[in-house]
Amino acid sequence: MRAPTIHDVAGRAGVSIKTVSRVVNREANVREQTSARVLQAIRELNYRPNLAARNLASPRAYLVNVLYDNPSDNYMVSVLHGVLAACETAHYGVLLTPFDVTGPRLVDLVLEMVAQHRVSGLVLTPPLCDHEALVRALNADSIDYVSISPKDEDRDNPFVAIDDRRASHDLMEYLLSRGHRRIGFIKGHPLHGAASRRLLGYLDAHAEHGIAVDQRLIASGLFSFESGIECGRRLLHLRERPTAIFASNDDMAAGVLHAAQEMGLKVPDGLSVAGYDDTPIARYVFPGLTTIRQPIRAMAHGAVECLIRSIRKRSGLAAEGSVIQRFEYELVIRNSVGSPALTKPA
Amino acid sequence: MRAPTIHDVAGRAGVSIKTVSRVVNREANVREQTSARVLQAIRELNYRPNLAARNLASPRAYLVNVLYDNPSDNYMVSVLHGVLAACETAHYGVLLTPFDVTGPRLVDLVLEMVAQHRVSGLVLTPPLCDHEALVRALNADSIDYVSISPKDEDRDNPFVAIDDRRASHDLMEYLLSRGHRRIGFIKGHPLHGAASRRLLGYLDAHAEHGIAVDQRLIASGLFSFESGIECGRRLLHLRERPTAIFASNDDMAAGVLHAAQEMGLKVPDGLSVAGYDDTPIARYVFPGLTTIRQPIRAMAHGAVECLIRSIRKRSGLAAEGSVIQRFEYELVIRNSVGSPALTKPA
DNA sequence: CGAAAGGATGACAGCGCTGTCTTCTGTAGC
DNA sequence: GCTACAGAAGACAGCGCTGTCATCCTTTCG
Repeated sequence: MRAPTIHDVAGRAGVSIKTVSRVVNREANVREQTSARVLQAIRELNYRPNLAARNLASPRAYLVNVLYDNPSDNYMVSVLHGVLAACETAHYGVLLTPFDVTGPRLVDLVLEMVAQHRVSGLVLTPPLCDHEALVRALNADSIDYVSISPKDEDRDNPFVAIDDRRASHDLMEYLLSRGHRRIGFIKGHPLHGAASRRLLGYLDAHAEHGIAVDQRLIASGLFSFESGIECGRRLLHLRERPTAIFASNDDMAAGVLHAAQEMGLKVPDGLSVAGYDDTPIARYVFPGLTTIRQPIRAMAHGAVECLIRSIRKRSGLAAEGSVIQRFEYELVIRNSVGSPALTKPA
Repeated sequence: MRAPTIHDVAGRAGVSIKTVSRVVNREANVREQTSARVLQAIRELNYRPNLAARNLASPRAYLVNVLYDNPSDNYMVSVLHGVLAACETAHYGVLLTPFDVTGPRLVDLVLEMVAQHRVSGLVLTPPLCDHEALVRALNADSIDYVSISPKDEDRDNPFVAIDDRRASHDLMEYLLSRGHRRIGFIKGHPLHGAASRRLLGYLDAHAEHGIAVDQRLIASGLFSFESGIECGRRLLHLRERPTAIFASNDDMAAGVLHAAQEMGLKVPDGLSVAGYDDTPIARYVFPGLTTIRQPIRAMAHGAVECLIRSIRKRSGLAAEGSVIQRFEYELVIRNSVGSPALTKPA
């Protein structure tokens, strides 16, 4: 079983291989009718261009490189699925590379990677999309990239995001509507910019409701389960304990749940907990977490589309559509949030 | 920044590109001293062969294809990390493709994939490694593959595994040592063969201790969290409720925990729960799960090594070492298992 | 000491595609 | 009807590597 090549297609369509190449790459100057014949042949033979050959022939390979350093496996798997699907249909290859954001040689390593594999563009997942030096270097070298939930929603560079500030605000409104007034907040990784917008939403809600913000209620986590436990313990040992804790991702919320249960505190009777992301962990823990659902997979899919558009534009090829996509989130209500009234008697 | 090519290396070492190629691929018939010079040049230039070019030039590409259809994200991420690391050092590319085990065209799709990308070999993760028709087709077409925790530990084909039967038995011994005698068991996905060995360990332990096996205590799960909830409910609604439930993966154990807590049952006081795999979820739930730790990442790493050995052997190249690896497991004790004595009074 | 055998090395084609340059075709304008 | 010109299509080199085959250098042994 040998895969059909561009020659097979050309032969069948009665054109030269170059014309097939033009059609496949949607280049200009091909008559409608010729293009149709080629497309027909492609379909009949089930032809797919050979990635290795393309990569070798083009100055830049048809390769998308996903960079990550994210402690949440569930998040990354969703991203991966989205990227894989998008690259599949776009006939791009995927390169997946873990990186240490705090590594001193990060920028060099990435640049080496790009040169080595002649990568067409990068998908930066948080917190890498907020690595200033990295982004600066990419811009300087004119390397295309797309960010997922970046801190700076720079209109010049492709990105996908949800409105984190509003989402966080919505979740706060929900907590407030259930009667909570003393709400703890666990910040995300300091290098992860989008997380800071979640804090803004928290603050916004306080301001709107005329509630003073107690800085002691704001803890700094790292997006990891362990950091959630730690922050949870700290907040729960406060003299005036919060009646609810809003963690800026699900993993940390799970940590809070753990910490609360260690202390014999029932959720949601003794403490309400909310998360963010709606990764599978939000369902797995007991009680299920009330959280904000991000359409991670769709976002990753969209990110690749934006990236490819941006690459095509740079090389002067046809590319319709925006290089920025805003997605809708959703408040998912499970059983981890109750009313604080039940708590007070204790 | 242009990556060095084989010509650069050849020039620096004062040999032809073919000799460099020989050294890189560890082919025979290169004088020690020449080889050393080439290796030196490679190191100095930080040369890495261009995958695309290799792939194009060889009948089979330097590409490992990981096939999966596994409901556990955490499991897959660990596998992925292991595979990525191994391929990185072996200078192989990685292709990651989700498949539906139950899909009717599975075999065709895989074969197409292999032809399309001229894949060198496949890494089959459970339950795909137990897909009879697929394995048969691969053998028939002489396509190299390695299985992770397959059902049939066929000595002819590369695989990596732990001793599931003994591991399961060890866990059972632990439960029995804590005084449990009525222990529920949740089987894994019926298509996942290794899971059946976990059941054997469960049965072995019963036999050794002269305890009759109550078939009603054996439930059939699918390795998913949801199936764990269902099976958990079913077992807990039994007239003679088990004092412990052993689920054959962590996701299902988390489901049992969920089901128990829904019913107001405390773990471990009212019910003991044990899992299998020690994926992160085992730490995330409360209480943390007592479970069997599989070195998943190392296993995946080893799997790729076995696969590459097997590929090299087939093409008559040097390849030392076995194509089979057995890994050690570990019983991880957390807080989800207690003694049933506390339960009885109720 | 010369020839045969075999190990070490190199020359060169070609993998499937893209980029560049060239050639051909159709059409507008006079 | 002829030229001028843009748009459509093709010829061909070459991307970086491997496979094949040719060539060279050693060794071995009669």
